[in-house]
Amino acid sequence: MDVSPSSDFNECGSASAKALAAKLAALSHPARIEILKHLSGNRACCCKDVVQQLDLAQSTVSQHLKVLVEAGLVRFSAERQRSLYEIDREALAGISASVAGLVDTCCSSRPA
Amino acid sequence: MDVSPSSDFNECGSASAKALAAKLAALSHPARIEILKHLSGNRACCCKDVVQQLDLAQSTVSQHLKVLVEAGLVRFSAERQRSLYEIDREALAGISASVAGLVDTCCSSRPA
DNA sequence: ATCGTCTATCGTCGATAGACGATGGACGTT
DNA sequence: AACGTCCATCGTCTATCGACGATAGACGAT
Repeated sequence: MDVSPSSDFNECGSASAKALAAKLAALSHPARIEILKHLSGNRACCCKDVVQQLDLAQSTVSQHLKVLVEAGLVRFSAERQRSLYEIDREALAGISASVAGLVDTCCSSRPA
Repeated sequence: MDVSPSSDFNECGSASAKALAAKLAALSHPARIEILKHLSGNRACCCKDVVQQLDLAQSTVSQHLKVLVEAGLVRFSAERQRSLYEIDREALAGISASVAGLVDTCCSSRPA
């Protein structure tokens, strides 16, 4: 689901605000940012891989991954016994565009 | 506070991750996004103005504004009895750049 | 001086986030 | 079959968020 970069920011759009806020919330945790950076460097990572990188409990990492998946920033695929997580670059780019759109709106609707 | 688009995302960089996460956290609430959009349409707004727009209690709006100010996204200046809040477009642009940098890093460090 | 307005802060409350350990299921290996 | 590995989920705990009403301070107006 794409948040169009510069269309529906015009109206009040509590809906779009909520959608963007939800995605930003998923990004607004240092561990999840680190996870994304780690995922970006590898084709697909299993949970344990991320755990070894982050110095957090496995259950904690699993939850962070779940948050990222539910926000649509990371794709999930179950392999045999492993779970593979892969970064969704398009979704990430969509967020970047949404933020840029918001900033754009805020800068262009300058009053004077 | 620039997060260089492609330098310190290589190392673990928990510091930059925390800084970005903090700013995104300020953005990750629908009411605060709405406040930003409202502020962008006016030169400077007082608290009551935002209250009338948002259908939230005055104390709640005041707290949201405080969050935005502390995150550096909104500038604060005390007038006589009013408090004037003005959007900080540069800071907002900085966040946009940071997010773009993160996404860029995630897309460029593509493995294969 | 008194009243009304605007605002920040305090105190409270419920809900949620974030962390962990423990557990159990699925699967590969021996 | 028995064990080890990987993982998601559950339960728990603490801390924080988000909302509100109430309050008090600052100021203008009367």
